[in-house]
Amino acid sequence: MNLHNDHLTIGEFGALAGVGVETIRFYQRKRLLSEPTRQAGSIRRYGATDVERLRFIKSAQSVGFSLDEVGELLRLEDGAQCKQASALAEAKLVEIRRKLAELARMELALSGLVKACRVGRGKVACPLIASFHAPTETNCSE
Amino acid sequence: MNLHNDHLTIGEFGALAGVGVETIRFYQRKRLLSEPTRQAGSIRRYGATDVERLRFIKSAQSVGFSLDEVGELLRLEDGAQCKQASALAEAKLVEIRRKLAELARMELALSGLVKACRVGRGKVACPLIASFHAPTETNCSE
DNA sequence: CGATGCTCTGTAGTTAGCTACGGTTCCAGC
DNA sequence: GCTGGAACCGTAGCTAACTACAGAGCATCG
Ligand SMILES: [Zn+2]
Ligand SMILES: [Zn+2]
Ligand SMILES: [Zn+2]
Ligand SMILES: [Zn+2]
Repeated sequence: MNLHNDHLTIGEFGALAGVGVETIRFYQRKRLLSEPTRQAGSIRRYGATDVERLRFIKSAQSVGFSLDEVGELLRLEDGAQCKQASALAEAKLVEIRRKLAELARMELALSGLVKACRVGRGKVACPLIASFHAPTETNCSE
Repeated sequence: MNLHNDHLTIGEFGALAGVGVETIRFYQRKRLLSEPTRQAGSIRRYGATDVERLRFIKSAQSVGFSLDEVGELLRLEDGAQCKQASALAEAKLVEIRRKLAELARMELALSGLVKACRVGRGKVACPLIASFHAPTETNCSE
């Protein structure tokens, strides 16, 4: 089998980029990857540009972009639209920071409760459970 | 209408806890809330203990527990099982911290890319797009 | 008593990102 | 040329937490 540049089967293609066959087909349905035309009752073959495109997708996805957003970024693929691209990225940053703050809030509340449990071990009630019984406190920051 | 202690309709109940009617019915199907027996071809009525239980659910949910996990916590409602409860909470903390680290990684990578865009404005290509073209760097920490 | 609006019930749809399956066609090795 | 494993194709299922809807019954106001 020739793995070295072109005419990869879908399986080889996926293996090369670390995704399953079904994922590739799913991305094709979402129009993130194109389906190469197949020659006269044959099988589709993939090449280096497909691999690069899939790597682009996975790379953008790894910094938090959704597949729909990756689609938008792919339309800016030529690199000439820095403004649009960084606008997308800045919006994503805002979203990520919001999620970070939310998780930090949870971490703070929950670690406090766990600590209370350790300290209060032996007392009648579990402070953790008790805090959920009590009128809202940990989850109300306004 | 009597909002002051008992015989609330499902709508009043939901409003009091800040959730919609459909959410209550959904929680009932998930067995997180019980359905009060209804008197002879009438409507269900809800009271203070239902409100408190729903608040428990929302409170636990707000620190990151899934509804299934909230179900487990509800089974420890009497507060006598501090050990089980805090084990659940510690596992959740680990999960939250993993998500925090992942988001922090994204934030770092993405803010770097946005900064590169600002600096490189005017150059030929968008560094953000270019980084997704390039062989994996931002998303590979091993 | 009638109109309006809430409740009840079951079922189905939503979002995101896959994942699986069943039946067919294709291809590579022996 | 045959056989076992891919690829192809359409469709359906998965998770989580709702959300929506249709068609019925019930409640409240006037
Ligand atoms: Zn840029
Ligand atoms: Zn309680
Ligand atoms: Zn405890
Ligand atoms: Zn590219």
